[in-house]
Amino acid sequence: MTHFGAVVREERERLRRRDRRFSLRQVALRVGVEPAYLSKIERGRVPPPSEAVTRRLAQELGQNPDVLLALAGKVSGDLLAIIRARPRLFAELLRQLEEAPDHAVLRVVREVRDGEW
Amino acid sequence: MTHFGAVVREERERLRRRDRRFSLRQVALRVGVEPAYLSKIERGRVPPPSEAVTRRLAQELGQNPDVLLALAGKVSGDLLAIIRARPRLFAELLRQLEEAPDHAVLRVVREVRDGEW
DNA sequence: CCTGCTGTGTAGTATGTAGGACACATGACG
DNA sequence: CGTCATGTGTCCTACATACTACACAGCAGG
Repeated sequence: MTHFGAVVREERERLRRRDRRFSLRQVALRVGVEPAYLSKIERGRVPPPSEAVTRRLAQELGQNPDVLLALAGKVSGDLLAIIRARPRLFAELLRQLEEAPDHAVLRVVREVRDGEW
Repeated sequence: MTHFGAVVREERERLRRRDRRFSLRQVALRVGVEPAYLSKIERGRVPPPSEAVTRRLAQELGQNPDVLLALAGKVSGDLLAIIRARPRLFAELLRQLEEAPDHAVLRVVREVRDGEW
């Protein structure tokens, strides 16, 4: 299990090879945290940051926010709100889909998107 | 918006009319918290309790845990784990279903349950 | 009446969350 | 070769979370 910080570091250093502006300090500045803090995050010396910081980090590094949040052990706040609005419904749905293969879930997504209701 | 504590109190007092063992103190004892704490919870003087306590409360009061957790502003940990396992997939699904009517979602649940994959 | 249960007020605690401030050694490079 | 940017170590803080402990007034029944 490769952890949150490792992914951030890896991705940041990958970008840095192409662009000097992806030093730890400069990314930290743009993301709005102290360099020392980002350093600790990347080396896993502190738990992953808040959802807000994680989102800005994902944006900065061109990563999918939901994926990065998942690595941070979190779930996007807007998804939580969707579930809380109809807890029984979505609880059953998710538990039902837990072991379904990706393609089956994707088919459901497409069906719904194509307005079959 | 009727809050968490109000629902708990209402439900507990409803049960108590039939059964003396549903006094605040006795429920608190069975749930494993201090009576003073449950009292404050029911009157909304403190934020809703942890997921664990909420679950035991739901069990004790014959309520749906997911619903009570939603009232507590939380989402069941097992659902979070399901999402974190495949964040992109379930993020898209949930956002897609946000505005779908209940019956449409239920149809999806049934389809999957009946093993159409 | 007095024993015992009822709910509640006040105070305090432990742990987690989410970082900031500052100093420092190292290496790049102009 | 001196300056500047780089990453990192240490210390500290503010706030939220999730409760416990203890005391106390009210009333209910035997």
